[in-house]
Amino acid sequence: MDLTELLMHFNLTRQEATIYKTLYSEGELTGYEVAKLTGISRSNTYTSLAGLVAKGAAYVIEGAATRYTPVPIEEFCENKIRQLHQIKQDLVKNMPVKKEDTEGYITITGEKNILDKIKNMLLEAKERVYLSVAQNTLTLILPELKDGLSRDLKLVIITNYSFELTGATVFQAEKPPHQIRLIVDSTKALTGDIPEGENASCLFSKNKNLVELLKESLKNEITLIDIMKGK
Amino acid sequence: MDLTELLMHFNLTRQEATIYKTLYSEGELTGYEVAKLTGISRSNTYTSLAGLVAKGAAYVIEGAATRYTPVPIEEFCENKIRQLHQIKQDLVKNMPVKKEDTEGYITITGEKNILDKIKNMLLEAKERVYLSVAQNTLTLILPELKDGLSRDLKLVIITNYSFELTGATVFQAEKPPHQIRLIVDSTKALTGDIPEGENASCLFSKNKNLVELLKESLKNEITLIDIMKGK
DNA sequence: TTATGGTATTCTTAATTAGGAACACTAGTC
DNA sequence: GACTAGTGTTCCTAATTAAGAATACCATAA
Repeated sequence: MDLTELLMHFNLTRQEATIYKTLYSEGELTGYEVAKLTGISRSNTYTSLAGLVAKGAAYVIEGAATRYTPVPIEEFCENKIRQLHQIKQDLVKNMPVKKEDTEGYITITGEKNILDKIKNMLLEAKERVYLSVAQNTLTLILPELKDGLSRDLKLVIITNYSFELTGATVFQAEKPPHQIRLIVDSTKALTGDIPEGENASCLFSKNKNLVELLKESLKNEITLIDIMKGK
Repeated sequence: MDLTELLMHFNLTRQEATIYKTLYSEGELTGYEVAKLTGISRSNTYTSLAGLVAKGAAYVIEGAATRYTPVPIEEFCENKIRQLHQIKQDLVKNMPVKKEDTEGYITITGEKNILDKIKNMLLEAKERVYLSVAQNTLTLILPELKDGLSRDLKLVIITNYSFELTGATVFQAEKPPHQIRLIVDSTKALTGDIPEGENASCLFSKNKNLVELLKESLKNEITLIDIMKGK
């Protein structure tokens, strides 16, 4: 993803993002100079510069000719993130009470959504985590796993490569490349496949039967690993 | 600002936000039920539900009829904020080197943009902060001031009401209600007016002359306060 | 037949972008 | 001083894209 697309995630239009980049690398500029450098029509350039100022991405330097200077990228991003934190608090406080979950079976699609769910399950874990997953996926959730260990979670991992994580119990076994199975606090289960891209699909549930099924499956897998090691 | 507007800050369209709220208070629903409850056309309801799923705000429960359930608001917001943090890191790493600032005089307009700048100046302060400001504005930046004190910043404040902040030196004097003057590390200065709304306008600069001018002004003000107290 | 469930299509409105014209000011040239 | 070109800004029109409204069609179950 290129810089323009990344900037657009911070609520800038494509032209605003383009102009922001130009201000960044060229320094203070008049609207006329910006239009020449970017090829954007002068009319739209002035509109977008006003938008950048209103959105906190640029400042005005008043003079014979008005010049614009970019807000440092760290500041601009942090300002937006700080605002979202504040909005999040307002939302959490004011949203209606969530209707209680049933013990249904929830389909989660898309690698990003699945990883988000896994990370949240790990961050909310209180006592125990059983995880069977391929190494490539394991690296993506390492920070959350470490966070869990620092909270004295019991953490059991089965993965396909030799892997060390102080405080965790790690077993090595052949894994299909994209498969994942996760149990948290014996109450939540997630199982499925995370190939790269939008084909990823997992099942998540708090259903007792599914949780028990997955626990048995993981325990048996661990037992088989021990037997094959001649213990 | 109502919940729908707040949710829209997390990249949901107005209809997606409305549907998310309905899922939240009513629980798992089919697209047909959502359309009836919200009054949104069925066609757009299905489009928006797909959008919610793609954006990580809802999950699918597969069955004879497809049902949708909302992602908890904490999770949804945190996922989005986490993503923006990641994007911020990519941006900071890949943006071109910022063209060096000149010592110009930068106009910052809008209460929100000014408070953002003040907060960032406080967060980046290394040694000393001199601040002359009315009480109402002071409360808005209190967390950043406390953060500064926890980093052993020297903090001197002039404000219009009796105000206590352990570790800071506080002077009391009459202040125009919206005026602010701030000096950070003897290198950055900000001065101006923050009435509520878009009329707010401040001047920020790293220009040595302006910094010195403001320092002298604040020192004189402190001296006058001491004299009036009969010290 | 009616209600529920889902998809495709068309139309309208709002937002974004493209482009031209008009006006003002400055500097250089004759 | 008059003229021209470049710089700087605003107003206006038009095209394209995104969001939302409405309708039609199909399938299933009661």
